[in-house]
Amino acid sequence: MDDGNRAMGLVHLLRALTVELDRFGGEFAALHGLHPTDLRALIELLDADRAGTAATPGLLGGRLGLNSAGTTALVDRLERLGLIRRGRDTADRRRVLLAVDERAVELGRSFFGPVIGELVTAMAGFDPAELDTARRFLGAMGEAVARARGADGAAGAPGSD
Amino acid sequence: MDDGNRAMGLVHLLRALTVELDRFGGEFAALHGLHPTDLRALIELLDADRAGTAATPGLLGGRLGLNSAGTTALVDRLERLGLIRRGRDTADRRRVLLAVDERAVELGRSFFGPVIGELVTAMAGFDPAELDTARRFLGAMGEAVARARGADGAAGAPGSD
DNA sequence: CCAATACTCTCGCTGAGCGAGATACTGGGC
DNA sequence: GCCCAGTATCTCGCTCAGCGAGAGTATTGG
Repeated sequence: MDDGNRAMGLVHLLRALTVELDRFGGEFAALHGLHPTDLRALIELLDADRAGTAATPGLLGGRLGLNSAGTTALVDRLERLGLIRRGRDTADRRRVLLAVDERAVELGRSFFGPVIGELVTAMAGFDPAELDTARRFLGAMGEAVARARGADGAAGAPGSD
Repeated sequence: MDDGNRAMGLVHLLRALTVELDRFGGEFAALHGLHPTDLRALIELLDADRAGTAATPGLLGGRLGLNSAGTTALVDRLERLGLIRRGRDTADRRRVLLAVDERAVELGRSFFGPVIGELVTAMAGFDPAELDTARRFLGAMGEAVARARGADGAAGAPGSD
């Protein structure tokens, strides 16, 4: 159980980090008059934009787990805020393409900028081998959570509480 | 900028992990008919319980960023679900003490159990020195985010996008 | 040209959370 | 003992995010 304690400390650190990041997002959202969902949507849209994928309401709604009505309302909000712009797809005119406005990019930068800056600064205190270990570790944790997402409801935790 | 790229990969891993954990929480909450806020409240209450602190509605609301009306509604929900129980403080009878029910503890265990199990299993693939590095890394990241939370709105991100 | 299909939007509703004010209790001053 | 300020919780009326159902509009196949 020595290993167990060692592990639990890490688990709690992980949770604390997640909570901290969530709060950061929430505060930022509130500061700019938007909701957590709006921020998540913005992140998805910026990701899609960077990846060169044409974002549509349907795609966005699917990513966020919203139904069509909620998605429309979300897109309305973002458009009203001047963060995105609706435009018909010329190839398939049933579709609406969501184009992120420059303002959204700036907002994203002002959101991620400070955290990323701090994170990168903090990372400077680790040598390449350590960063590589951290990378493997984070990857492994991500996979572990993804695995747990599949098998839910069933208990089976050997690591106690 | 080689260091920058190295760092950005880690930042994205971190974000992916956070998103994954958020989704896990959301799915678990939906599965049990409660809202993300309810789950956060439960976590706070279980933490307080473990720390031996007497939780009150006011304290809980403060931790979650809710006002008194929302807090009352939240406590009502949790009480209706049989997760917590209200009880007057005998010393100061203005106060209401929130006692977590056994059912809540079980729910918490069934929430954290699977993830923790997977995480601990995944951690077994790392030797003690590596876990120590991971611990230092997570700690540093947590501090970095906390630092960024303070200085908000001001841009100043040297680490590009 | 018509039917089937895909994508988005509109309508009516439920419910979380907010602001303001009511209510209950404590401790200090008279 | 009684009134008053301060603190903790709850009630009321409201706003708005998101859901379910269904309508509107464009593409594809026959």
